[in-house]
Amino acid sequence: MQGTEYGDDTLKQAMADELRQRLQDVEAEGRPLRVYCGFDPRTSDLHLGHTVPMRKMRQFQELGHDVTFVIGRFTSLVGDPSDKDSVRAQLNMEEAARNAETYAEQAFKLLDPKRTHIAYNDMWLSDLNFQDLIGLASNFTVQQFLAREAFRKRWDAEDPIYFHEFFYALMQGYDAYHLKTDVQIGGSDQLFNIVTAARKLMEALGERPNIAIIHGILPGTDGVVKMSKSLGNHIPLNAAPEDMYGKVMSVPDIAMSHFFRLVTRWTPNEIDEIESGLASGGLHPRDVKMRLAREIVEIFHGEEAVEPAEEAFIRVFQEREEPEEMPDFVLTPGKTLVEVMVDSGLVESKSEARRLIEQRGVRLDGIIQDDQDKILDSPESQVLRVGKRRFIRLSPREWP
RNA sequence: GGGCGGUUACCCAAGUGGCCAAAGGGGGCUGACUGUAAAUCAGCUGGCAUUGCCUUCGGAGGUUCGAAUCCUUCACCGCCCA
Repeated sequence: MQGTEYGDDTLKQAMADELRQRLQDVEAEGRPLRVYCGFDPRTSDLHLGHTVPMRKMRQFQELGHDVTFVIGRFTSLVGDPSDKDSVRAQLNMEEAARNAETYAEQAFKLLDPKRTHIAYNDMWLSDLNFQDLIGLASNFTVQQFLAREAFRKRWDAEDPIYFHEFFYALMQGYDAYHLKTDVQIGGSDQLFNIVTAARKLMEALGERPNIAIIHGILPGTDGVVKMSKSLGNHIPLNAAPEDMYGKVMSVPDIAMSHFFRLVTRWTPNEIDEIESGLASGGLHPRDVKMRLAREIVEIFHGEEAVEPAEEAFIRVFQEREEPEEMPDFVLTPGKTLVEVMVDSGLVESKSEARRLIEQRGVRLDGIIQDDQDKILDSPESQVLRVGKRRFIRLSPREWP
């Protein structure tokens, strides 16, 4: 139960007890635990936040249990309202299916492909009819839903709450029932979906309720809000090593400990040691964060990717030098600095380009530019830099 | 179905005839500083043009010299009543 976060000791104890009992029971039956977690393909990318339950799944896998990675092709149509403060746009089946295409592949960065079942919940959810739905819904009261914080806030703010949003929890609960799971993993925002909806539904339908393993929520690169692609604070699993390293470095110091606990392979002892080092000033936060960035890059890209990623970071952000690689842009003769910035896609409009020049954020071969209308006609290749991290290599039309 | 209130820029939110490209906050961007792309502080944040013009305040019409602000109508949302 290490690294879990129930927010309620009674519940935690109950779950621990049930898990212990269930382990004995399945052993007697001569089968492994059936463990599951669902992932909705709301977008095409899995990110670090998704890996938190995946790590738990991996641990169960290593203990020989049966792990199912459910791709919520059906649930994603509605979208989980749990942590949202407004209705979510509905996806259509095509979008969900497209997003789901590489989900399993991305998941195998962490899960053992040979020991993972992949299941799509439209396989069973799309078969339910209206009568089934009535049966499921009759297990719950409206008050139970309205008591949830996300809905409560919207109710109090007189914001719309749509009827279909209530179905999400029922669908997730039905997944657990259909799969006859013993253990369901989810973040603390899933407490209602798992503990209230899934367990109750399973019981009502004649199954033993599954045990909830609830983990903490990983914040995004802003350090505050839950990591999510729609908020733009995510670190995608398929981010290039240097990018992943840099994104980890941009996490505020105060949020680092969440990352230690939720995404690294470090033991509780190691983490304690690091944290006391930080608290006493014995360890430098930057060095610790670099260690964290190395660890994360190594997990997803392998050991050999770590050094180059770190070097690129040091070069560009600590030593303020140019990166080794940057996009090329071929100059058209007679264009001004502002025009080149727009044409090359470095900025979106001429106004923005002018603003940046006025703010002394534009450099050509390291020299701050102040003439917006300067004609760029150097016969040599030059590096145009905007702000700290936008670089482009300008080359003359005829490349020798 | 009826009554009332609402729809403003990326998000939240002021503005109720000209001084509004539109307060404030968030976010984003730039700079300074630094211990990092952390923290802090400052500036910028519709577009084109170098001092003027164009587009924007749910949609469409209208009133007016002039509207985000008034009127009509349509759409959507909330509250109350049925």
